[in-house]
Amino acid sequence: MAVTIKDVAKQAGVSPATVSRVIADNPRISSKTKQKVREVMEELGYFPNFQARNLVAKKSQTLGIVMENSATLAFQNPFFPEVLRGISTRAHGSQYGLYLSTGATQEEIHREVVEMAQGKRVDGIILLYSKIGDPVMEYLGQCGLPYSVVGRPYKDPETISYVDNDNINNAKETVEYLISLGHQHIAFVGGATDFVVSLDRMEGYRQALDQHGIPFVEAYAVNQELMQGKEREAIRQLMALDVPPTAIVTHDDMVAYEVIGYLEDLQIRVPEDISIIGFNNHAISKHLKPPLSTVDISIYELGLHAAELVLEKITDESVPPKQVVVSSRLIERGSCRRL
Amino acid sequence: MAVTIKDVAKQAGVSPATVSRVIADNPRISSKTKQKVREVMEELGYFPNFQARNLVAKKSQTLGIVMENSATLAFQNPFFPEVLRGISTRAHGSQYGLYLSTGATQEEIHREVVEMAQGKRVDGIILLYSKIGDPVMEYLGQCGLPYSVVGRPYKDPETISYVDNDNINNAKETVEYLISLGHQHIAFVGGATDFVVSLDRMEGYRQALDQHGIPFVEAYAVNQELMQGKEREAIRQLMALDVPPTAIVTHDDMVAYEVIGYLEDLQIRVPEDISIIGFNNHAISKHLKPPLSTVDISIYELGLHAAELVLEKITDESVPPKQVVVSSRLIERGSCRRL
DNA sequence: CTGAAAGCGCTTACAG
DNA sequence: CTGAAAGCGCTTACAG
Repeated sequence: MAVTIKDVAKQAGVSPATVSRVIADNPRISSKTKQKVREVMEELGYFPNFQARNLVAKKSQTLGIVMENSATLAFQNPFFPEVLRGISTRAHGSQYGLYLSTGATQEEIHREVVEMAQGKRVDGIILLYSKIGDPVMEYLGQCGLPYSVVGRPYKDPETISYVDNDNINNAKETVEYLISLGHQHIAFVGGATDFVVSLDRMEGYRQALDQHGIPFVEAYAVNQELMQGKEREAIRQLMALDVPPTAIVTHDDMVAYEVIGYLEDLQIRVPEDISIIGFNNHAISKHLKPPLSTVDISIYELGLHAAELVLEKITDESVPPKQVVVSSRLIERGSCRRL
Repeated sequence: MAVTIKDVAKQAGVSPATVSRVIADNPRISSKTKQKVREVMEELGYFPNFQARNLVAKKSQTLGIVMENSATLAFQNPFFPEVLRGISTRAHGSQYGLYLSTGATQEEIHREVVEMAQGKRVDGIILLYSKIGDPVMEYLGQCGLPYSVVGRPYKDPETISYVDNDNINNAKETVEYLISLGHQHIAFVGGATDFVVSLDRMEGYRQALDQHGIPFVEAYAVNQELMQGKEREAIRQLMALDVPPTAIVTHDDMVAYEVIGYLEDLQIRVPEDISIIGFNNHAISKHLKPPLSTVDISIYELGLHAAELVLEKITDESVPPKQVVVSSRLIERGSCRRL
């Protein structure tokens, strides 16, 4: 049996209430008593029971982290550990623990979130993705638990605390960079279209083309749904067009690596024959051959702010929702060339 | 205020005890009562409070995950998300939640682990690394909380439940593979020497050399301490030796990428001029140019078994410690050539 | 088959 | 400055 507050009280010759106050460092307890009690706590190896403490305090000192768990998606990508590192740092600074969702399907995740919230397992939730028509986001909006989102919510973003990059502008600048290198035939390989970030980057791609009078070519805009898992074939088709692109923007470095591999197999060289640019600046990208040009989106900062936002809400329910935009920057390396 | 068991009891015209029994699906409650109570629970939107339930049950249905948090190390590496995916899957299957350590230093982590354990925040702990002289491992050994380790413990491994690859043999086979390709001058770039996995792989390297009558060359064996963060310089020196190696085994694919980059800068080509082989088979390795030969260590399985092992201990304290060896296999790709 | 009571380990008004 | 008491939301022998 673990030692409880009662054991300490008895041993120190005080009441349990007093021990509790010593733990809380209540100023109304004499320093003499405090010292005595602390000695006994040390002696007996006392540690407060979180379950009990949290039950009466009606809080858990824990943040729930909810991620898309479709295995490949969330876990293969270095985004997850890096954003977690940011969250972890901020949470740890405020003595908050981290509780992870483990569900594999949307239904499971949804149920877990409801349990976390209703079961008072967590004081707030960080949603690590933003997709269209997401029941989890829907639920969070209603249930009243503090939460924040990494990524702009599709619905009513102004009512929600979230952190994001300016994805539209990022994509736009990326395309403009390629245009400035003399490219006119620029393809875009995007992600799943129910993710807001995918929409935004596609939007930026179109805006850049528009503003530079370059016609939008349907066949140049590829996304995950269109590829249906046949990425290799998609790239082959793209390059077999009458006017194949001279540059490709991909929505993630991982995808860029893949695409480069497929191009290689087609005897198309990067950057000699085609320019490639990625997103997210993974740790390995600079070591690639050629080093991959990419957009650094400050993933760590995204995590930091996401945690900051929930924590703010937890501390004061009444603070208005806040939106944080984290800066990004284009990193020129060796995968793009001037035409 | 959230709805409690009392609200349900009142509304259903039964006692709180009965409601509790309905939640537990106690067979001694009539199905009529059960149905009535369940209807009311539904109607009022009742959810059990975990804090309360766990307080009396003296369990938390939660597994603590402890990782090295030295930022770069744990988080940059795809190992972490993948092992977490394995753990997550198994834990979720048994309705266990995951609680993450967030400490940045060894002291912080140690304190967190003590709090998790003593504060009854978790029912068991999974230690994601094994290093020499680790106070965390020391503590876990004493405190009596069920735990498992990913990686062979340095001290008293037979008394501890852990999962690991046969790292000695893996490294040995890797070197033998290179020998079979005609290499005699084989270097080894290892990790931090306080990690058991590093020791094991180095040991396997030496064994292979020994058994094939190849002398061990001090300068060929590089590790993280020797490099002191000057990886580039270390590689330069390695290749500037009177007899430079014709092949390098690196202890991780990430390191392999880096090394390849440095070699590239020295105008040394892979695999034409030198063969490289990695460890851990990251998702990107197959897309590299050249595709990286590596050892797949089944990271997901490591996670799965680690979770299985703690869960077993939690269910039955008396089961003897168990050791699981997860298989690995050498994946030949394009980064090694026959001499 | 169901309820009253005690208790899990803590906190916090309320008194003094 | 400190204690007795009530209570957080649940579970579980003990009765009946």
